[in-house]
Amino acid sequence: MIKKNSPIPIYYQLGETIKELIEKGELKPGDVLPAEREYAEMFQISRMTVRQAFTQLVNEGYLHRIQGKGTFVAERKPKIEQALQGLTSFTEDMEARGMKPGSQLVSFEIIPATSLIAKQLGIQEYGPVYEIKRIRLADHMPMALETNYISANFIKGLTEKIVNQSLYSFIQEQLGMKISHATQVIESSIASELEAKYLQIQPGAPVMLIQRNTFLKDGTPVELVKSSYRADRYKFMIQLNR
Amino acid sequence: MIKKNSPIPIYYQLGETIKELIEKGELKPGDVLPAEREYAEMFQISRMTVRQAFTQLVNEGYLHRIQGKGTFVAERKPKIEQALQGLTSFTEDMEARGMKPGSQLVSFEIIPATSLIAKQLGIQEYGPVYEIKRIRLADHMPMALETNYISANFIKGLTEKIVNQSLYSFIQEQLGMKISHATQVIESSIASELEAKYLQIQPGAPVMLIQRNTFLKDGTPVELVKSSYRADRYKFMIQLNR
DNA sequence: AAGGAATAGTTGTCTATACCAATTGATATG
DNA sequence: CATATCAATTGGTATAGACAACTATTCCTT
Repeated sequence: MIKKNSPIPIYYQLGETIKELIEKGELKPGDVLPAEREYAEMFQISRMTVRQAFTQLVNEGYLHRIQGKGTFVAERKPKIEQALQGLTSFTEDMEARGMKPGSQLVSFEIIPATSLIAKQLGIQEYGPVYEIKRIRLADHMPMALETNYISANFIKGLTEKIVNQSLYSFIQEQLGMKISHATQVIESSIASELEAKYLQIQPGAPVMLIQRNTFLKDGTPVELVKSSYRADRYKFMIQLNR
Repeated sequence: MIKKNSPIPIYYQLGETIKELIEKGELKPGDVLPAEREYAEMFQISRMTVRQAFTQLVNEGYLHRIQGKGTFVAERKPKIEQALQGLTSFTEDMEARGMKPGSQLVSFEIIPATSLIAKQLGIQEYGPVYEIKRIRLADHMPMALETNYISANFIKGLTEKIVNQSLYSFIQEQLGMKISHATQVIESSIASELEAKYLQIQPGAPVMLIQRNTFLKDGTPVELVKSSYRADRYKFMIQLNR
């Protein structure tokens, strides 16, 4: 399990091992871990090395320590990861609110990028871009009208079928890209005729416009999402820790 | 400078000392710090203890290390601190947008807490609460209508004069309390008669409602702020890193 | 002049040990 | 029965030293 003659540091190996146990569910939130001294003896390594592994996981939000009692699996997932989840996936957002998410495809096209979209996606003007329009449902009622823009050269093999599943997990898992950060712009507006029709509200009723740009670690834009949420059904919530 | 027989841990003393140097500007972004072994010899402490101090500051975003080269003062302030700044102070928010912030007091009262307010401030119902209503200006034009609620037992000595300065810095600097986290709820709505009057817009025009709850480290609520922003002038922007 | 080897200085990892501080539960005591 | 004390167990702090990995410089060889 732990290789002492590996170029990978022991504390790192141990840390990853514990992370896996947590993610597999073998260690559940609130569980107490074996004591530092136990790990040290178990793997025949120094207690300080165990502490180095623990400390890193504490900093990442996986564990918390209580002097005299023990080290425990944290109740919540790491805060940064949590924040991004809420931002990236409509599905998970709705599930967190106790509602059943759904989706209804309005249109699925490849269009030439307008200058504004091209700029935001970091591609050439008139370059091919997927434009995916969907009505987002919560408990079978319209919650938002969402339009995704993704460079067709960047993400290949997108089909209507995939769109019915999670676009976000397709990007992340199938293409092996890891989204590192996102910007959101939120503004308040009133529903246009078109929005009103799709959202089943009156024209002029308040809506919340959310524009999200997501990026890879190196700053490459991944996608652009413009959404109109029904103000009577949706509140945007955010918690900033520390 | 470093007291070895203090109940305060040496690594913590050293960390705070270095933080002060950075905040005073004696150590500037990009500067290289004395080597770990130098610190160890300078204060007659173990190199591992120095490392513990450094590691903490690295995690907090004050320093970054490069193996073989040295330890450097980070270029930017810690991101978490940065994020909270933008959230907590209307003044700083407007300045960041290149606008001149202003304030116009509407009312300043001590009222008995409603059950909702009492619950959010963690006090007894009907307990005394400052209710501070202000029109927030940007470039001399109304931007938002803001109402603060603060427990009068918790924060004493609040006067109308103080309100004209920064309420946030009063709490933090004068009272020595450090705000650790905040939750925000953002929703979209349309202006009531009253809001329209204060914001100089038409009733029925879109507004953005922002409710912010701020807390100390131990979870004690500090204040509750309800704001109505003019949708034609204000967009809420947020960046999530990692 | 170019390239490589040696070297010194840096942070990174790891060990083994010691004692302190907080919590818990068992035990003795009133 | 309540309470004080003690012992065991836990994480927290600190030491001293060793070697690895990486960087930059210097100096030597070609």
